[in-house]
Amino acid sequence: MVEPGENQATIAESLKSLGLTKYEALVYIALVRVAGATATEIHELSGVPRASVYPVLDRLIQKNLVSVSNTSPKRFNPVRPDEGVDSLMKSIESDAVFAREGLNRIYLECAHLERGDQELIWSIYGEENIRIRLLDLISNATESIRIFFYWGGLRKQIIQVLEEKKNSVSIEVVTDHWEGEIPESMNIWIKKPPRGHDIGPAKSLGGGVFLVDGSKAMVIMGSEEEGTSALYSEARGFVRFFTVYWNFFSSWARKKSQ
Amino acid sequence: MVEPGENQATIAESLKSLGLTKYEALVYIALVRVAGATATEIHELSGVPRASVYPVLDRLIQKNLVSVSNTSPKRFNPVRPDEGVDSLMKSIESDAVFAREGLNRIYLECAHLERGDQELIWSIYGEENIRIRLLDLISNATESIRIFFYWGGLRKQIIQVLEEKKNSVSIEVVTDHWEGEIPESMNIWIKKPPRGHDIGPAKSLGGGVFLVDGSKAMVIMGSEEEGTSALYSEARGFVRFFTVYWNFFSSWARKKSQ
DNA sequence: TAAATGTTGTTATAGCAAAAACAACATGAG
DNA sequence: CTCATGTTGTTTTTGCTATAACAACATTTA
Repeated sequence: MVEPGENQATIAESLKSLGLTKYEALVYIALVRVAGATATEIHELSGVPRASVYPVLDRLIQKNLVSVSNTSPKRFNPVRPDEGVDSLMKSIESDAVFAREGLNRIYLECAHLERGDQELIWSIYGEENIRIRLLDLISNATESIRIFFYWGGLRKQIIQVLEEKKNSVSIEVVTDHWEGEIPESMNIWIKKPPRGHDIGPAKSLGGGVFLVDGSKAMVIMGSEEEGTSALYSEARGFVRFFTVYWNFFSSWARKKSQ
Repeated sequence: MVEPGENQATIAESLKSLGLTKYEALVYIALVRVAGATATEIHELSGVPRASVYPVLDRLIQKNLVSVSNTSPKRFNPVRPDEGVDSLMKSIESDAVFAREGLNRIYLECAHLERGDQELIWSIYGEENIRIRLLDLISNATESIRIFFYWGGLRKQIIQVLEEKKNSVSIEVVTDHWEGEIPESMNIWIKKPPRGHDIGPAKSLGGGVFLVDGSKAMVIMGSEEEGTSALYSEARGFVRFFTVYWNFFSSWARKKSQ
C-alpha cells in the first residue's frame, strides 16, 4: 500500500532540488501521509529528531506548504501536494525567467567582444550536453552537412533533424545503419565500420564526425568506460583535418559499394 | 552599458534558486559577460578567489553550463544563457513532476485516514497562501456562499470567482464596495463598515467572513502591522458562531437599507 | 644560456554558515 | 505527580567559501 523507503527517499531528493532541505522534505512527506499529525507523530513518521521538527515546520509554514491548527497539541496539515509543488515551481520559474532575461541581455550586449573564438577547440563532456550542441549545430546548417557516423546513440534524433533539412542543405552521410527509409535528396552510404575503428582497449567504442558548412566540425568519441566526450571547433586546421578525414572515408565508402 | 553590481547580484540570487551556489552563479555570469575567458580573467571579473574558480568551473561543466577549450591556458565558454537556464529548469521540472505524482499518490492512498479533521481550526499565514485557500474554498462551493467582507485585498479576484458561480449556488454578500455591475442573481448589500469594526490599535484593519455550504468557514483578519492571517474550519461550533455573526450583520445591512 | 619573474593549474587547509542532531528545561493537561 | 508538548540552547556535521602554498611551465632579463 504505502510503499516504504525506496520511493520516499527519491521523492525527498526531488523535493530537495525544489529548494527544500532534507528535513523539510521528510516532514512534508510525512504530513502528506497522515494529514493533521502532531509534532511528535511527524517526528515518528519522518525520523526527524523531535526538537528539529518545530523549526522545520516553521519554515514549511513560511513557504506556504503547511498550516497549523490552534489546538493543543498543535496539529499540522499539508497543502494539497499538487498545489504545494506547483507553488514552489512557480516561484522557481519566475526566478528562471528573470535570470534568463538578465543573462541574455548581458550576453547580447557583450557579443561583440569575440576574441578569436573561431581559433579554439572546445571540449564537451556528457551525452546530454553533446546531444544539445550537436542537434543545435546540425539544425543551424545553411549549406552542407557531412557526417561520418559509427555510434549507437543519437541516431534517431539525428535522422529526424536531417529529415527536416534535407531540402535546404546538401547532405552526405557514411554510417553503418539507417533507421527508416532513405530519402532521395540525401546521399547515404551504409557500410560496416572500417577496420581499425573498433580496435583498442575499449569495450564499446564509437565515433562520429560532423562537418557543417565546411567551416564547423564536431567530433564525438564515445566509450563505455570513460564516458562520452566531444570536440567542437571552427578553427581552420581542425576543420581541414577532419574534412580530409571525411573525404578519405567517403571515397572508401563509395568505392566499396561499386 | 553593462550595468554593474545591482542587477548582477539579483541575477545571481535567481540562479541560486535554480540550484547553483553563489560562486557558480558569479562565475557563470562572468563567463556570459566575456565568453572564452581564462580562469584568471574569470577570477578578476567575478571576484571569486582564483583557486576557487577551478572547482567551481568543474561543477559548471558537470552541469552542462560551461565548456572548455584545450588550449593552454584553458579557456572557458558558457552555453547560451537561454539554453543553460532552460536545461536547469528542465531538470528541476522533471523533479517537480516526479514529486508531485509520488506525493499525490501517497496523498490519495492515505486520504481515508481522516482523523476528525473537521473538528480542527486551521491557521493560515501570508496573503498568498490565504488567497489560494480562499479562492479554492469559494470555487468548490456547491450550495451557498455567504460573505461579510470589509477588506481591500482580493476584492477583484473574489468577485471574479463569484461571477462564475452565480448561477449554480446561492450567493449573499455584505460589503462596503463592489467593482463593476452587480449581477441580478446575487444578493449584494453595500454598506459602510459598522462601528466597532475599524476601531482598535491597528492602523489599517480589515476582515472578512466566508461561509460556504453552511459547513465551512474561513475568517480573514488583516492588519498592516502584524500581517494577514486567517482561520479555516469545518468544526460545528466554529461554523455556527460565524453563521450567527453573519446573520446578525446581514440583517443589520438589510434594515438600514430599507 | 642561466637566473629571475610571472602565470597556470593543483592541493591543502582554515573559516564560516546553514542544517542536523542532541540535551535540557518549562509548561500544561490529565 | 507524570507524561507529552513546546521551547531554548549547544554541539556536530556538512558543504561552500576563502587563503596559502606549491610544482610546472612560460617569459623576461642579464
